[in-house]
Amino acid sequence: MKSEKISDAVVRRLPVYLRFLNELSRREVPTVSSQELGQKLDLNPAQIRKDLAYFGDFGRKGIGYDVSYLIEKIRQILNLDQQINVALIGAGNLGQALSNYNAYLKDNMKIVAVFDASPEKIGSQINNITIQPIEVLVDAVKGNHIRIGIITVPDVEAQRVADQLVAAGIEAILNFAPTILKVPAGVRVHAADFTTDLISLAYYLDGGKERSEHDSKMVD
Amino acid sequence: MKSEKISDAVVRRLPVYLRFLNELSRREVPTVSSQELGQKLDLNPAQIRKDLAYFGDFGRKGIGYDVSYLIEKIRQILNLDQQINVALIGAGNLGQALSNYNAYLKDNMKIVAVFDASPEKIGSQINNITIQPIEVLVDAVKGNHIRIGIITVPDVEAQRVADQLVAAGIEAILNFAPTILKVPAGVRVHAADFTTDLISLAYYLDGGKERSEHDSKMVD
DNA sequence: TAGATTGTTAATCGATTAACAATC
DNA sequence: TAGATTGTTAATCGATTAACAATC
Repeated sequence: MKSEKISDAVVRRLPVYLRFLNELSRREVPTVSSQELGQKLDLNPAQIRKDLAYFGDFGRKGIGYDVSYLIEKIRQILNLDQQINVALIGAGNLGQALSNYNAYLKDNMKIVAVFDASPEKIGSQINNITIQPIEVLVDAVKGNHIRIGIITVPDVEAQRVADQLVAAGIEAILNFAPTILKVPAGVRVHAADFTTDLISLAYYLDGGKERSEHDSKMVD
Repeated sequence: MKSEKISDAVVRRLPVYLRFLNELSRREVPTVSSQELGQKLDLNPAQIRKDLAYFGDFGRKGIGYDVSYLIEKIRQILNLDQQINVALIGAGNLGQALSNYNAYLKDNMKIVAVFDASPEKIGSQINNITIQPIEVLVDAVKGNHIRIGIITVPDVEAQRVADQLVAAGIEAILNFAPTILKVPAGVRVHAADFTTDLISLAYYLDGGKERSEHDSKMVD
């Protein structure tokens, strides 16, 4: 256990660990070693041990990590031991898809409010939540202890929505718009724009790019 | 211009540059400096210059970068100067949302085939593309010069779909399922699972989390 | 005990940033 | 020319990996 500050790279691996641990738990596997974790998650075992050791001594030498205990600890670290209210802004295709994922997020995160700008959507329901006009966003966020905002509005509106979220005291934003949001220090923004991921994939296509040999041996 | 191998971090910034350059182009801005770029994109100007210099001498000392020229060059680097056919596997909410984004991707990437496992979806259309059964995936990918696959099937099916894509000779995969896919070297996989991004945001919520102090003296 | 595996330090590797000569 | 800005080297910073004593 140290008390350095934790890098974002480390934090982003925690949900990955948690996900796999949950699977082990379902399968009633009692313990797991950093080696097994590393194998399944394509990570170096030393890195996993180091990541976990930032937060405490969760493992037992010679044994590994108790699955249930580690789940509990990671959930604490990630603040998932309390319900976290989330707002979704933008009820288009993507927004609707995300709000349906809600069910999967049994991680104590819950979309409790949905906002949209277009009058014809307002008042209709997504997943039992009534779509509200963006005009009431600030009050609704303040009034419902909403701490995270998910932005799925079109590009050009994203910054404006972010500004309103910030004005409402939001603590973190997941931004699906392909825009670099400007927010004050203290508000955390994660980019979730998949077009960046998709387009960068194209770089690795073998279109005359000099690249290392790639054999087509299958992994079984 | 060097000829080292380019890191993934660099490659992932290229689409970000491209996006902003396209905006400048729309606004008919003729040139841009690394400093302006850095300001808008929250990046260090030296980093931007270094990134671009891996691929060529695109700038002019004292002037900056010609917007149109740089767009052209980055598009070449990213293989976007040719049409790239993409398959979408999984026509659920998310898949449908993505296929509608198709319009936005005027970057020469096109979803040309959609697959799904559920019989009731097969034959219906998304965005003018008829949904096909997964059984024909391998042949369809081979036959239509499809080079990238986007996986939006449920968790448990993701690896199986990936295996089929690999069997069909896919070159790259964008994976929305929260699973670490095992693929042979030479096939590039980018994770696009937003639950990881969302959950890791929770870490930064301030539940008393300047937490260099967080006692975990646990007696086992 | 013998084997396994952690937690942690040290070594390595890689990525970012600063600095500046070159030059438009 | 004077000011601006690149491309690139060197310095710094940070993250990953190797190694191993501790110990279950």
